[in-house]
Amino acid sequence: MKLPDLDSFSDRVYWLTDQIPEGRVATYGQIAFLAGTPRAARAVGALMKTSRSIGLDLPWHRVINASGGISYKGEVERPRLQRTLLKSEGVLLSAKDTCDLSIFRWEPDHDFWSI
DNA sequence: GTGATGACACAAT
DNA sequence: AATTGTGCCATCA
Repeated sequence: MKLPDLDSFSDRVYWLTDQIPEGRVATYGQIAFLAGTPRAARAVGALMKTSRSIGLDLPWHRVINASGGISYKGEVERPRLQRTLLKSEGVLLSAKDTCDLSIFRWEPDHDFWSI
């Protein structure tokens, strides 16, 4: 599939997140890059949070940090749920809640970039 | 418009 | 290996 020409950054981030297949993951920076603003990884994290509070049905748990791990930042409930969801779909997590990106990272199809 | 805020990323200790 | 510092940028108040 191809990246739609969505008007806003947030819409592109949400759309992209929805493309991540079950059992695969993407990093905040990766989504930001694909959404057109390579250095907006931080904003992506904020949007993941927002998407949940709004009630959007997205595989938010498949978005993790650059070291292949779950970001905590003081939270407890969400990280635990994220761990459960990822494991339930086959993503192997270490004791430190990190996975091997070389194995589980999602890479968009070739025609993803085509017009 | 302006400034504060992060589920970040990476470099430098 | 584990912290700390610095840059970053879409949102939101």
